[in-house]
Amino acid sequence: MQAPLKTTDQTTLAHDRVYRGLRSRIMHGEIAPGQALTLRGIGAEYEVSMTPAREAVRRLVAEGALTLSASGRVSTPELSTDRIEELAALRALIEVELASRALPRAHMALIDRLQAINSTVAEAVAHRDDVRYIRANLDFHRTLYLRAQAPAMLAMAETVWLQLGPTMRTLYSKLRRSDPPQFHRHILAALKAGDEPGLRIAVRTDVTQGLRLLAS
Amino acid sequence: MQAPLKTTDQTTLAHDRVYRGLRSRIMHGEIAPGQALTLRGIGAEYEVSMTPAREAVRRLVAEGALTLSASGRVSTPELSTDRIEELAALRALIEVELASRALPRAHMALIDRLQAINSTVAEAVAHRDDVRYIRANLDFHRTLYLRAQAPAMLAMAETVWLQLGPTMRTLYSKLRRSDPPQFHRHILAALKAGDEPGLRIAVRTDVTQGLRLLAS
DNA sequence: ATGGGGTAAATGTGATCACAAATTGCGGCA
DNA sequence: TGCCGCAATTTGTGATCACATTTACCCCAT
Repeated sequence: MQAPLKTTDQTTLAHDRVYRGLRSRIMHGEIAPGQALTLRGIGAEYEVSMTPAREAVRRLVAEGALTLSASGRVSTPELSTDRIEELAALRALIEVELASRALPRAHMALIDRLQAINSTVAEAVAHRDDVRYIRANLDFHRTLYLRAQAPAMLAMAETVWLQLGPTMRTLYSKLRRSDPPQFHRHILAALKAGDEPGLRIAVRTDVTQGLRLLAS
Repeated sequence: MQAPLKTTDQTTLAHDRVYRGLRSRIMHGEIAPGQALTLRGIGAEYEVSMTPAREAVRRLVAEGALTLSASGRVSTPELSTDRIEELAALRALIEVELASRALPRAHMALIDRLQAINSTVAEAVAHRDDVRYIRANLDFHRTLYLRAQAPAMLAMAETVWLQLGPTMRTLYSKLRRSDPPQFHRHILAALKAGDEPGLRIAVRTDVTQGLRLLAS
């Protein structure tokens, strides 16, 4: 457990492991909104000292995945309704653009892959597995957007996903989804048809569907 | 110079001071693209140890204001043409939306303030003061967008500004601007007229004007 | 003069520690 | 029984250190 014997392994920098671990858990809704975290707790969990834990947290705070209280306490954000709507609007803005850019580059192989992911989504819905649903759903979107060749835009979209992560889980499990990936099928149909206006509408609808839950 | 005597002043946390200082310098183009920084150097400059310097850098890296080499070296990013175009497209997307949301809330007092800022912009152009120009220009946009009441969107826009900061300075000083704030006047005119389509076009044009420099 | 190799300096990473502030929990008082 | 205040614990912050790696520099051989 002594300090300076850990070889500086290029591929598995401690703070990066912690960052990726926490990021994945937050983005996929494995941590509830308002959940408090501590640097020492994170360090213990990942078997590192406070230093890498602090750097990972700092990075996630910068991305809006975590919030700091006035006294520096760390927790997942509890989003207001206004904030949720704003983030959904951002998703719509950015993801419609990404989908539009991906459209001319979307060949059959991509559509096949999207359909495969989509069956995973349906499976997760059937099994009432929220985390798996969120993971597969985001995987669907990311796979499409990667074709847009727009890394900065994709990074922004993922940052929004990250901010919504804890809340999404709560929202989804509040209203039991009976909805199979209906909107995803609209997206796939528009992709196959090369229908850009239809694709924009389909993506916008899919991305803002969660807002309908807020009306209740 | 000893360590644990610095009182933990709530308002001026060391890592936050360093962060804000670096952020401002980067966003306004005071640091050239590709400029290398060191943790010890930053620490010395702000009279703090490596720890707060590291946290500030980590945060800025997360926002895309700084990039890390494979060996962990820190420098301002050197953006490719593709990346510049992508970030300009993001500016257009987000800022058009922000302007559109600000429009119904834009009263005369705001327009007066924007006009005052605009004269600062003109002054900076006349004095060939690039940094002051960038600062006043972004101030113009931020003042307008604050009326949109959309903090998450504004944060995203500012993150894009941050990523473009060092490059903007280089771009602007490469081609001497003779252009007074012409596009800004279009924005103001649309605001006064309550002309939303015109405002969208004016903002989009203003934001992507820098792309014209890339054609050379 | 130029290119290469080897040593010295510089640099990022992670652990540990001291400290101050905040939070928690317990006990006493009303 | 409920509430307030004080003490113990928890927690974040910043400094310092050891170490591995990368980078820079200089000298020598060709």
